[in-house]
Amino acid sequence: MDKKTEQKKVFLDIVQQLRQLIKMEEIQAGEKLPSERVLSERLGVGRSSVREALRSLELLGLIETKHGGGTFLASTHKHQLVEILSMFILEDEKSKKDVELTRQIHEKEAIRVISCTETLRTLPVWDSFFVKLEIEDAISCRDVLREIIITAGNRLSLKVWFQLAAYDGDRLNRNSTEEEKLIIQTMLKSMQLGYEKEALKAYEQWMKTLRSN
Amino acid sequence: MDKKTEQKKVFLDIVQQLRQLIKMEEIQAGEKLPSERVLSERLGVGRSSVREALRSLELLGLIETKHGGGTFLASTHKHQLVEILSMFILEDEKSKKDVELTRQIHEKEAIRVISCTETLRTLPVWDSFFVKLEIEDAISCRDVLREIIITAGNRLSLKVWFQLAAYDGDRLNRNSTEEEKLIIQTMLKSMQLGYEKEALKAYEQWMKTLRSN
DNA sequence: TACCGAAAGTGGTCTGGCCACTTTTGAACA
DNA sequence: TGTTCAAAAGTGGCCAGACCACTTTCGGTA
Repeated sequence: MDKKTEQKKVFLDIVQQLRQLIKMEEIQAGEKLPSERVLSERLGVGRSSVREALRSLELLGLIETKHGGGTFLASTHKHQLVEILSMFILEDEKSKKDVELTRQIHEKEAIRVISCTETLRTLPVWDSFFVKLEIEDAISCRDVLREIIITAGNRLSLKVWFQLAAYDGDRLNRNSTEEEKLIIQTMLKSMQLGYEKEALKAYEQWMKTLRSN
Repeated sequence: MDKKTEQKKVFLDIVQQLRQLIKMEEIQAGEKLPSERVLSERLGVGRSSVREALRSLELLGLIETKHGGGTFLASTHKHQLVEILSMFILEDEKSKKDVELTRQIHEKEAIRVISCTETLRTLPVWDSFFVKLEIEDAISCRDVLREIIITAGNRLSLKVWFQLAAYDGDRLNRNSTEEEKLIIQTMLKSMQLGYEKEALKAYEQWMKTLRSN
C-alpha cells in the first residue's frame, strides 16, 4: 500500500504533501497557496526545497506564480508540458506528425464513444452547435473538438488532448471556413443519429480540409 | 544568444539552455550531464536556480539523478509524469478507469493501423509471437501490447502508452493464462489477415478477461 | 469618502556551508 | 605486473540567511 512512503528526495515528498494540503484545505483552482516561507515552516524543510517542488509543479503547469503576489493553483488549461516535452523530445517533422496523429486518436475515440451512447449523442449541446455554425462568424475547429472530447467524459483523455491541441494551436484556433462548417454539420448530424462510420468519415474529411488550408 | 530577458524566470531560461547544451554536446540518453556546480558557473547563475530547473526536469522524468554520482539524461521510458499528474488530478475510481480507457484508446488505434497496413500486418514478428505463446511460459499482456504499439509507429503515442501502462502495471505484467493466450492468438491472426473488426473484437474480449482475473 | 504612500508580505535569486554518497586516485601489497 | 582498498575528490541533497523586485495591505491625510 504505502509503496513509496520512504521517499528519498525531500522535494518529491513535498510534492506529495502539497497535494494533501491542497486536498485538506480544499484549495480550488485559481486560489492561493500558502507562501513559500510558511510552507517551509509547516513542512519542516528548507525554503529552497519547497521552491524545488513548486518549480517542478509550475513546469508541469499545475501551479502559477506571481512575483510578489503569491502562488496559485492553476486554472487547468495552461500546461507548459507539451512545450517542454516537445523541446526535448520532439524535434523533427516526423514527431510533429505524431503529435497530430495522437491528438486525432483521442478525437476519433471520442466521436466513437458519443456515437454509440444514446445519452451522449442526443445531448442538446449538439443542436446548439448547428445554430452557432449558422449565426456566429467565429467558430474554431478547437471549439467543436473540445466539446466532443469533454462530452465523451474521459478526463484524462481530455487532459492529454488539451496538451496536444496546444501544441499546434494555430491551425486549430483559426476560424472555420464555410466549407469546413458544412463538413462539421455533417459530422455532428451523423453523430447525433448514431452513425459512427459516417461521423468518422466526415471527421477524416474535415481533417484533410484543415491540412490543405 | 538571443536572450529575451524580459524578467522571465531564470529557471525556465535554464531549462531552455539545458536543452541547447544537450543538443550542442550531443549528450545521449543515459549519459552524464555537467554537475550542478559546473552548470551554475557556465550559465552564470546560482546553483539553487540550476537545481530548480533540474528538479523540474526530474519530475518530468527527462533526467535522472544519482546521489553522489551525477545527473543523467533519462533513458526514455521512465516518466513520472502520469504518476504526478494523477496524484493531483486523478483521485477517485472514475479517474482510474479513465487511465485504463485512455490506454486502451492507444492500443485500439494501433491495432487498427496495423490491420490496415499491408507492410505492418505481414511483419514476421507476429509469427514469432505464436511460437512464444506456445513454447514460453512467461508472456505478459504488456509484451504483446508493447510490440503492437511500437509497430504502429507513432512514437508519441508509444510514449503516452508507456506512461499509462506504468500506472496500472500490476495487471499488465502478470503472465498470461492459457485462456488469454488463445484470445491473443485469435487477435494476432485477425490482425495479420487484415480483419480489423475481428481483431478489435478479440481485443475487447481480451481486456474483459483481464479485468475479471 | 477617496486617495496615496509607507509597511508588510511574497516570490526571485545568490552565497556559502555542511552532509551523504559515489567515483577516482594512488600507494601498499601480492 | 597486477590487485586491492582506503583516502581524496567530485557530486547531489539540503539548509540558513541575505538582498532585491514586485504586490498587497493598511492607516493617515486631504
